[in-house]
Amino acid sequence: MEREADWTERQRDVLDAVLALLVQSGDAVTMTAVARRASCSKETLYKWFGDRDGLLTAAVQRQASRVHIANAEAGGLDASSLKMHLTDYAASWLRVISGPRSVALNRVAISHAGSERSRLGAIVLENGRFALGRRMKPMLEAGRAGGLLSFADAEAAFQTFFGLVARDVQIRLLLGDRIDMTEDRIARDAASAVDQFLALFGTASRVANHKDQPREG
Amino acid sequence: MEREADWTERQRDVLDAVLALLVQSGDAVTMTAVARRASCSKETLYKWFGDRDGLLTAAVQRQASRVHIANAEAGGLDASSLKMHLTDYAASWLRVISGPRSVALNRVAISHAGSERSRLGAIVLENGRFALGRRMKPMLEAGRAGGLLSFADAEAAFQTFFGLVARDVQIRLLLGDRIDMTEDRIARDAASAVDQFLALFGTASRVANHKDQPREG
DNA sequence: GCCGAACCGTAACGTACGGTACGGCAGGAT
DNA sequence: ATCCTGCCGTACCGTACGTTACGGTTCGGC
Repeated sequence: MEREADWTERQRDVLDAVLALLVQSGDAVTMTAVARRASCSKETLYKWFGDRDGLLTAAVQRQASRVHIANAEAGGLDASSLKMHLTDYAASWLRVISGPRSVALNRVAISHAGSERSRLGAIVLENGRFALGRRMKPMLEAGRAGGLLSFADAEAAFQTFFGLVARDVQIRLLLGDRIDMTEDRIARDAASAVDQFLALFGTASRVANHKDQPREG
Repeated sequence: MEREADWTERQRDVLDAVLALLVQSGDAVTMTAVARRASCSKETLYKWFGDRDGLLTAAVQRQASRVHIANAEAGGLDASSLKMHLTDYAASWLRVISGPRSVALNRVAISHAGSERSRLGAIVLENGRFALGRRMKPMLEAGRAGGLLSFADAEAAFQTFFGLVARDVQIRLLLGDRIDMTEDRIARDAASAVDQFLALFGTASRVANHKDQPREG
């Protein structure tokens, strides 16, 4: 197993072929199919990636390196820009988890999560849910420092945000339920999740169409 | 494939062996291993369940028939009993999704969700997430009729409840993250999820201290 | 022009597993 | 006692796939 994601152009093409097959055929991606699709020999696959697990791991890392979650500088700290940034995070995350590549990747990582040998689950988790948490926490804490948010534990607040955004969408998609996550629906879901999050953790008393919001120091 | 879950005692034992192997070995449950574990012949397996997919499907249905989510009559409609029932639902659901059988079942269903042939995903979804929704909606609507809750769409309200309860727990468990969902943590998570749900959809303005929840494991 | 390295295409090997066939045994019915 | 049914245990078959091996081709360096 080579180091990180410093693959050559050609190797990256091969990994993209793996991802394409993963989306198309699920876990039935065989070494022969990859070799044919990528127009390379199986010998090269083994030389480059060691074995099938190494190939899948590299493909997962390649996709993870491409998933770019909205990154907002904690610059503007007024209420409206905070809300905007939160909405960006929410929409970005919904776009990621509803994309066919993400669904396929999570499926293969989950199906390999049982055996101790495979690190696919940890990689997906690290570059997905935990990366999002790392990026959001500073913003949440800046919001708290600026008096816009109120919470005791940033991790817990983030988990609530996560739940409000993801709801049942990801598990339904993973289990094969057909959900059409249009860009329109993503925008609406993100907006309402942020409204609910601010209703729970915001300190300002404005709040949108949700009648009642808890206030308490 | 026989009809529903009218298996004999012996057949149910076989399905339990499948579930045990599923928990223990992930998707690596082979027909030979099932036969050995259940002390039956492969020929019998094929006669009873048709093929491997039929066996897995039957095992999933067997487990589904055992999972029973807290069922509350919409009798008492005062605020405290509504809250209690919601907490029961939340805790029950957390218990289900964090159980090793549920994790193993969801894993195999998800890993088979790619191919059009398998109905495992639909079965798990139908007996899990959708069953919970069906049981909760009448209670939510009774709460609204009684003036305790306020929402426009019961389905959307349920999805929010679902998100507040599940948060990132299920996806992390599915991806192999070690989380120790003790009965204590289940109770605390359920209580805080219900607090947040009532803060968003409740009509009474009291609301407890929802400020913090437990952190991750 | 020659050499070696890298790589392609394909054939071959070993194995694991789904599915089938068969012999044997227990027990109930006749 | 005999037969039939249902099942166990096991050997067996075909295939798919991971992995390896090998001949042929391209290409950069000398």
